[in-house]
Amino acid sequence: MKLGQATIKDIARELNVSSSTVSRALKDYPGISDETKRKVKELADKLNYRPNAVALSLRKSKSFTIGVIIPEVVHFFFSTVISGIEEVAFANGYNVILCQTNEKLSREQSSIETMLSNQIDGFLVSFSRETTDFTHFKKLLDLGFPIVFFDRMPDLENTVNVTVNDYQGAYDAVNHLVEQGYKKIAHLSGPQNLAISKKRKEGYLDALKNAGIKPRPDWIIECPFGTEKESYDITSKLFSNSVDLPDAIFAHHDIVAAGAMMALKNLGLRIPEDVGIVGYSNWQFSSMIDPPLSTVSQPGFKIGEQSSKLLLEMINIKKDQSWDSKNIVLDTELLVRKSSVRI
Amino acid sequence: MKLGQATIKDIARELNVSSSTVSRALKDYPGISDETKRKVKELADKLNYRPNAVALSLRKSKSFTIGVIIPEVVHFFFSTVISGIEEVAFANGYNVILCQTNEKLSREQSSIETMLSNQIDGFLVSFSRETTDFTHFKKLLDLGFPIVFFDRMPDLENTVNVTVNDYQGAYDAVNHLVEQGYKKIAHLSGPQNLAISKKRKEGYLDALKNAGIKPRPDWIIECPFGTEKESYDITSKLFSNSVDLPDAIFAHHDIVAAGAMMALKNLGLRIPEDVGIVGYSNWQFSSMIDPPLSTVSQPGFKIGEQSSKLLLEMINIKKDQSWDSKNIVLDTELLVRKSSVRI
DNA sequence: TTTCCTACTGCAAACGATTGCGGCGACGTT
DNA sequence: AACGTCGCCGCAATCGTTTGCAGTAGGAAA
Repeated sequence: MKLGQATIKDIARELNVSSSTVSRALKDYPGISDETKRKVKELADKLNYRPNAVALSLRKSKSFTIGVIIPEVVHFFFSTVISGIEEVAFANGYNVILCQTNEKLSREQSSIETMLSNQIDGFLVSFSRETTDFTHFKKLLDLGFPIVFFDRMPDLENTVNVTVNDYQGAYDAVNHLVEQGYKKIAHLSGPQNLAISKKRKEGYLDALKNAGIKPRPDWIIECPFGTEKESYDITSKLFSNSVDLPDAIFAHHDIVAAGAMMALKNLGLRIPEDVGIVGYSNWQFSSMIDPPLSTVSQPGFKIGEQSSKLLLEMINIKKDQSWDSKNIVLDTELLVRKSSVRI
Repeated sequence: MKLGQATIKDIARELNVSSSTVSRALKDYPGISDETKRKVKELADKLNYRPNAVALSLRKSKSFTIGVIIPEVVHFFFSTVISGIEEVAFANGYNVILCQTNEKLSREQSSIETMLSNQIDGFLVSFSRETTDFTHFKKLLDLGFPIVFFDRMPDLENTVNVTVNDYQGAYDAVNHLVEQGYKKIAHLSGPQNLAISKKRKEGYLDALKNAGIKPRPDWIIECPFGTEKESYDITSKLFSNSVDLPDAIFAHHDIVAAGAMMALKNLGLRIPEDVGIVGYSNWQFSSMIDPPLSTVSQPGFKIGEQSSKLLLEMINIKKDQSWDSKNIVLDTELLVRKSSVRI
């Protein structure tokens, strides 16, 4: 009524036929005369008829909508992922409904609830930092509800995940530092309940090991919040010890790296001469800071594309058989900039 | 069926009452015995009953969903806007469905179509760069469909818009440079077919005028692409003249400012001692570069909040009366950092 | 003329929830 | 004993669309 949108009934009334006929005529069903089809289509066109997707959803219990759950839209990485998701979804006639959790578990749960009551066809999720218990996902998965996890992998069996090779990215980054002659490499790590943080740490450790460098536990510092400020403080403290200082930092993401850089500059240390530094994720700003920050680039757009492709496949086979669990791992790329090149 | 979600009918059958009774019991309608209410609620709880939002949408022709149309998610500014929108919408029980146009008009139109057929309650739009003809919006507005335009204002009458005061932001920035003792202020402007670019240039000119400084046309240079590289080249050229050099730059956005800074450093000029610089938009990196860049911050999050607040109001009065056209202009904020402070 | 196709079209139920209206039993009142 | 009232609940329509089944008319075959 609000829009006075024409319905099938309107067309039927006007043409003195039944709604069934109109419905069938519009979809070129056999058993409708060409004459009727023509008239129906003409009128539909004239009235600017547009099928009511809500009624369709109700009828078919399928909404052609997928729900995306991410920690924060404003993270450059996630916005590129969204972009990829949106692209594929749109091309396949699906809508994207979006919820950000702000890294809160409670928000994650309530988002899932409301999306479910909207008869979402499937979920694409990168769960919050607070999420350590996955039963809310497990329940859905057991019912055969399609979910693809991206970027962050849950501690569950038989899930479909799209991630990047965090281990390799970290390994490459640290290895690069080693090749540049840095030997005392510290690691500003992420929260250890996130698999990605763990992987990056492993890559770091293995690269050191491979270079015959023994890791120092006091040079592996967790930055749970991942803010610039936090990293600034931690780095300042780390380098306030005047005896034995690291000569390089591998940060688990670029903001942390940026905070560290500020701290180093503030202490009068030169980058990359005194301290080399590599970040992670290739944020937009990373090439513009001084010196430009070396970083590991994650293919956000591709992650989005891949995830939604997989999800759409899962949605469309759900006759009765289930799908195989899958782990798609996309490659990272090391972008070497000035912050880590001293040779 | 997919989820085996319990419906009102299931509860009714189990309890040997009618669906009407269940519905009313769940909503604490009068005229239902406490006993029945108790039993219904208990069972609903046990079955994990969740109302089917799609059925509700159909019944009430209201979907509690708003559609957001933006050029690109990956622009930091837009992602902050989305964040603000999301926040308000979620708090009011609304969902956000998202479409990006990639600055294409055709995409904008088709997005609107599909969203409409999903019985969207209203639109929040920042239209594409290609959009010069607004009839597709006009049609909806004439039908009384709620639309709020943000950031970009359409050439239509009686619309509700939320924008920022670009003129004032530029004026403040340049005025700040003047107060810091800079007298020879150049402007790296944006493409002059965009309203925002023009406004910023006007603010620049008026601030100069007000300070009694005569603008020099050769110090107002357009950066049509707005890339860092472009700005680097332009700035290098501008400062290669050894006779009469500007002592400050007002850039139409931060990426351009960053490029200029790189060029200045490369020429051995000190910031802010030799050249002061102010950018626009407060990109994420602006506080992290060296020296931290003074900039004009646009309240993206607030824009999002305001826009969706307005939209929700419009959605909820639509009994029959229309709403007033409105132009909310949000203030920018000058963030003074080191790049422009020499006193 | 009767029978049987065939080509069209309509009826009605269904998806899940809401809601105006009416039914029905129990009780109080006169 | 008759009537009114009140508390509790169910019927059925509705939102827009789809779809299995049944119905009708016309022509062709017997």
